[in-house]
Amino acid sequence: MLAKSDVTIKTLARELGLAKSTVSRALNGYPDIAEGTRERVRSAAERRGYRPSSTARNLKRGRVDTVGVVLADEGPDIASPFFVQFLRGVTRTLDRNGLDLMVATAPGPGRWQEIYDRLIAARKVDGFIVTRTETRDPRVAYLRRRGVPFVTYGRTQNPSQFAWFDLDNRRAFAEATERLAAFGHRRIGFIGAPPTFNFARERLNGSCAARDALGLEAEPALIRRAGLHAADGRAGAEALMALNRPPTALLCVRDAVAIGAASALAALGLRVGCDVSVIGYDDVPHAAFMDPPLTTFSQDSETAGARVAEMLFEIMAGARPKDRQELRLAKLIERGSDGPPARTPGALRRLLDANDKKRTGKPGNADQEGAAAGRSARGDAALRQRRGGRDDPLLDHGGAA
Amino acid sequence: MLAKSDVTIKTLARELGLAKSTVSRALNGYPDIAEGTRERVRSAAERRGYRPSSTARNLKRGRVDTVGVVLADEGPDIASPFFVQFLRGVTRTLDRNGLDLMVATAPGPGRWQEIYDRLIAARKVDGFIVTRTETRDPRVAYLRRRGVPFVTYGRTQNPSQFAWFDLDNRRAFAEATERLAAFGHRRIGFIGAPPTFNFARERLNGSCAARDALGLEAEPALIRRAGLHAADGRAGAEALMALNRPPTALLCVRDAVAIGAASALAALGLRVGCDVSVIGYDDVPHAAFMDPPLTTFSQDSETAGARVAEMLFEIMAGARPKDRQELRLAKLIERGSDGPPARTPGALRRLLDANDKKRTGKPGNADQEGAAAGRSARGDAALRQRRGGRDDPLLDHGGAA
DNA sequence: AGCTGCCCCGAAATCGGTTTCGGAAAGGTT
DNA sequence: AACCTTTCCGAAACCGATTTCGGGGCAGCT
Repeated sequence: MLAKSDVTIKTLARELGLAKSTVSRALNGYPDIAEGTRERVRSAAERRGYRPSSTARNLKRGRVDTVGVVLADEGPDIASPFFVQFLRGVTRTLDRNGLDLMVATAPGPGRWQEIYDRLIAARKVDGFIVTRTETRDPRVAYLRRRGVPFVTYGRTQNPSQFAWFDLDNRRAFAEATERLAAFGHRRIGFIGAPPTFNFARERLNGSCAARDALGLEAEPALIRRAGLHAADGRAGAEALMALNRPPTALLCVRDAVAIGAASALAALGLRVGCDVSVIGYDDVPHAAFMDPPLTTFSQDSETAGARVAEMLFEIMAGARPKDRQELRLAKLIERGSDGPPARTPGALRRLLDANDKKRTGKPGNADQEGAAAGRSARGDAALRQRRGGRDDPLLDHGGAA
Repeated sequence: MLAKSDVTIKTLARELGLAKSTVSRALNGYPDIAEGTRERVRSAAERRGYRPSSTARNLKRGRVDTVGVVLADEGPDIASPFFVQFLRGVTRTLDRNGLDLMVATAPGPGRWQEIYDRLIAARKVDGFIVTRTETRDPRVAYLRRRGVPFVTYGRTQNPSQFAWFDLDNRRAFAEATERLAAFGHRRIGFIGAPPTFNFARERLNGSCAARDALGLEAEPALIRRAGLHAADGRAGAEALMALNRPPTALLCVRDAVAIGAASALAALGLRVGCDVSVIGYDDVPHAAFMDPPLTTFSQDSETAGARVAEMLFEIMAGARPKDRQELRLAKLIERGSDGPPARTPGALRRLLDANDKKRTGKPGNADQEGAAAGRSARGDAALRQRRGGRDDPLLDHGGAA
């Protein structure tokens, strides 16, 4: 398609009256080429726009100067919000080191190995970046067995034998817990702890560790194992608020979950950051524009990608994987969704009951407010109705229809 | 790294007592190989896990079975939310056709051409997918000039001569405008019309066309040219609400902008979907969990990616680019952020003034509520304070501290 | 027996580079 | 003048496939 008409080393050599090998060495900085010749070759190459075919070069060299990342075949957007930034960081620093990135997708759930096999056997890549590690990630064992260089973004349960870059999720959630405790919270709920992903497990562990160290209330019911999406956050918050003694603060495994939790709290007539504190993780673009803006943790995905790429490059250049392990801290972004608890769990319970009575007692609004998740439209329509119906002195609604 | 120890066609041929060429032809389905031989070769290859080196094959074939996409060097997240899904669609269908995807990033603003040059000259890719087209996109001219196959995701101003896949942004925003008009809105604001990106231009044009066709109020001040981020939406909404006759509905170029606009409206004491309608575009995950949930348009990025990949494959197989142009409709997701106007623009103005007086009149809260964007933390802290201070009969705050 | 034609398969060229090896030319030493 | 070093470059092998070309063997026909 592109190949035939282009300028190759052979044509270039012929034009210069030199041998292919001379041209090659001149361009590649071998010392046994006279400076004059080298310059002549260089300028001719420049003029003709010659660039060696990476295909041919790779064939001889036995590597392809390409690393791969294979996307999981998953639902909508587990990895979405920052993956592009991550990729940008990766590609940018790979580029600086003369490498390229190949992206592939597993053909189906659990079928990642087919892609790895193909990419490796066809020598399409020299190494891999593995994202979203699971607690016990089979990809790590696989890649070690095959002897392919790789770096993971995120650790596994037992990360001592390979290269990884990770954020200290444990520390972050310990910090969040300490922060809430300093505000005076004694009873903290946790939403979203799917043990599959290691980052989620670490966040839960970090929170629990700090909780115990601080002597906060520990109770299995306060940990709401759920998924990673807003609907899970909503369901989780509803369940926690249905507790006899509801928590006064909610730690959410990530912002998406916090968003769902916040919407559930609002629907229950609770003010986030006042009646109930909420803390998330990710700092999605939306977080700053919530009402109140969400307190959360921010991680720089682009530099993460850059570091991962750099580590992989070093490993491909001979560094020992065990020597390339890096842990970073996420930055707490203090905003308005957390603060001192306005009331005790008991008082919170009474407030919830009062709100509930008010709601169900309202004529023309027999909505049972089912706890099911994912029926946002219906649920929030009801909420909107309620808001419109309440008497708010600040929000004075003129007269018009 | 991987190459030497692996099984090549030569070792396989030797083991079988055949010539390289025989093995090659047997595996590639040439008719001049006895069925017995073919089967013998096939099973040996299977057993040894032989897969031809794509590098070597590519060298001979003159193509690399890889397509490229180069990310723009841009700020945080213009393309973020759905890019991963798009990539998934692309890679999945490329894979089905035996192709792979290479991702690169421009090394700096406006420096996209360097990457294209490199990828083409080094024969790293056979074609390109171009995303986020601009109104007059230089990449299109470049790629046509170089004769490289490509498909764009999104059109340009003059899209007749190349292959593209696009959503009918014009139609979507016409539809949104008609919907608002049917609700009774006569005065509609538009936020976020950077003319750089073609999709933004189309959305504005679609809205204006429908507006004129319906005889709605047309006034330059109602069109708020702004960026694509939440902060732009907030600033835009503030500016529009400061108008003498503010619009009763806001059309936002995408959800991020709508989110900012909604937060601005809330800060002004307005109820979204009641006092002012808001419509976005994208259906970001968060949209359904806003209060009220955002009416918006949804597009399936994964199938978009799949279609783009398929079109590119066909073009590389010989199809004429002009025969591969495809327009899809985005789907309206009706939620709670729009509805009949509660009042006329004049009444809205009075409400705003009343709210403003109430706010500034409040003792101990001399906050001037500057209209500057990007100071979310401060602005919303003030808002939170206000909310905490108001007397709300529904939100009965028990007694505890 | 000799010729033709078909079936299979091997030899070798090829893709576009890199790298090894060796040799010619130039310069320096005794 | 003979010899030894350097310096610089050309020839050729090589990477691992694909593809062209041609030839050996065998059956069938005259």
